[in-house]
Parts: sequence; structure tokens; C-alpha cells
Amino acid sequence: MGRSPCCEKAHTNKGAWTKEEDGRLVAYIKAHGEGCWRSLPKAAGLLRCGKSCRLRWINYLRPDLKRGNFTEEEDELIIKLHQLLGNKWSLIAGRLPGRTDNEIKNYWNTHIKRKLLARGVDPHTHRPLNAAAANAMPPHQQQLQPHFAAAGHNHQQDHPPACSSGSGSDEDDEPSGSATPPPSRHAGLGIDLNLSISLAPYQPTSQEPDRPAAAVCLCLNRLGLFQDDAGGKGCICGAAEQQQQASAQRQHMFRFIAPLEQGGQ
DNA sequence: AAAGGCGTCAACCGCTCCCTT
DNA sequence: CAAGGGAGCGGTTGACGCCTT
Repeated sequence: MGRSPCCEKAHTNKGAWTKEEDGRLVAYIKAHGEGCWRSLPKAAGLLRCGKSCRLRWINYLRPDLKRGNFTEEEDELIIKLHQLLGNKWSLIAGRLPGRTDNEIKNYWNTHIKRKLLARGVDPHTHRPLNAAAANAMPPHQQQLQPHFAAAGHNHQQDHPPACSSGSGSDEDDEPSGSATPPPSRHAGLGIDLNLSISLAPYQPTSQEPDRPAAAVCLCLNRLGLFQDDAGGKGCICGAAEQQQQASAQRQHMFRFIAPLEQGGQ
């Protein structure tokens, strides 16, 4: 529809950021917060595209970034999340405090892919390499197939239907009680059939000591949240759903998850 | 020491989603 | 309801550094 460019490209810098630019951006955001990215560069005195500023802040300058090497626990969590979610890097990043989608994406492409290949696992399908050729459907579809096929999910490309849960009519097209397979149903497939991925191995850093232990609840038709402070009652996605009900009708479920990292703690 | 190959990661691009009008 | 605009996302690129020859 011929939308206008996000910035005046002729008068913007590109490429690596200088220390001065970083300083300006940090100072501005500290003073004014993360506001309108489009107008931020001008207000901050930066000759940068708003998108570029946002990316620089989110991926590099944010004070809560962890930096440093990924731990073995993070590796495994990324693998499991990718198996379930596909290339939804922002969703995966939402479960890894202090990590950015870009960082995880790069790490996946440079490290984990190779790691999986060395294990004889296809990084796309998460199946053994010889079996992957026989059946190209990713396991996050195969294993969830009974449910999602019934729910009529058909997400873009080969990505898992879990991501589209809640988008539009997908959300409410099925009574969750009867169609949700019992946990043991997938027990033989090598995945935690409660489909909850614990962050328990993750030790909060000194910067986030108050962070409650949390785990993704992937109870098949809902992506919710387990939290210790839920009284040990397990999945609270039902409650969360009530809270979100007004807006969730139009929201993707993964829009719901991501803020839990920020707002839910 | 120089050249080429390779790996890593910051940054860009184009697209989609969602909110506002 | 439709159009426009802002924000976010995922794929891709390019620069840089390290390693090998």
C-alpha cells in the first residue's frame, strides 16, 4: 500500500554504532524511557533510523542483558523450545531472561545446529537424521498433531501451531477439555508430556534475585505459565486466561507469554 | 608474514501484526 | 469496516576476528 519509509534514509547513519551514538541513545532512554521509536532518533539527536535505535537498545544496550556464554541448561532449553515453537525466536527469548531473540537466533545458527547435527539430530525437525528424511514433518507438529490437527491449526510454513493458538478463531474452536490428550499420550515420544519446560536449572543472577522460578506451560491448547507463587497448583493459564479474556480474543497467545517475563515478576 | 577460509555476531531489510483513526 | 502508521519479528547480510595453510 505504498507505506512511507520508517525514516529518512538519505540522512541516517548505517552500520556499526559508535560509542557516542550509544551514549546518546542510552542517555535519552534513561531520561525519557522507551517511547516512540520513530521519533526517538530526532529527539535524541541521532542520525539513525528508529528501527535501528530500537534494535541497538534491545540487542545490545539494555541494562538487563546477560551477555556472556550460554550455559548448558540454556542450550537444552533453547533446543526444547525450538522443538516446540520453531523459529519463534522472540518467544524463545521470552523464556530466557537476559537473552535477546537476535542473540538466540545467532546462537542457534552458529552453535546449536552443529550440536544437534553432531548428535545425529536434524535441527529443523528435531528427529534423528535418518528418520528426518523419511518424515519431514517437524516433531512439534507431529507430537501435537492429534490436538492441533483437530483444532484446525495450520500455521505459516513449518512452524508449530502452538504459536498460532489464540490468533483469531483458532483460539476458541475447540472445547479444551475433551480434545486435550492426557499427558501420558506423548510419554513415549521423549518429551515431557505435561509439556512444561522448567527453568529450574537457571540460577537467577545477582541482578534478578527476586525472579520467581517459572516454566512454560504448553498444555497443548494454551500456552500459560507455571509459577511457584501459584501455590504449587500447577498451570495457571486458566486464571491468566480469565484475566486476559477481554483482550485475548484478538491477541496471539505468544503476545501473552512474552510480557510475563517483564510484567509477571 | 600473508592469504584464504571459516565462524561469529551486529545490523539491516522486508514483511506482518496490531492499534488507532 | 477500512486504511494508515508504528512496532515487532524473522531472515539475511556484511564486517570483523581468529585459525589454518
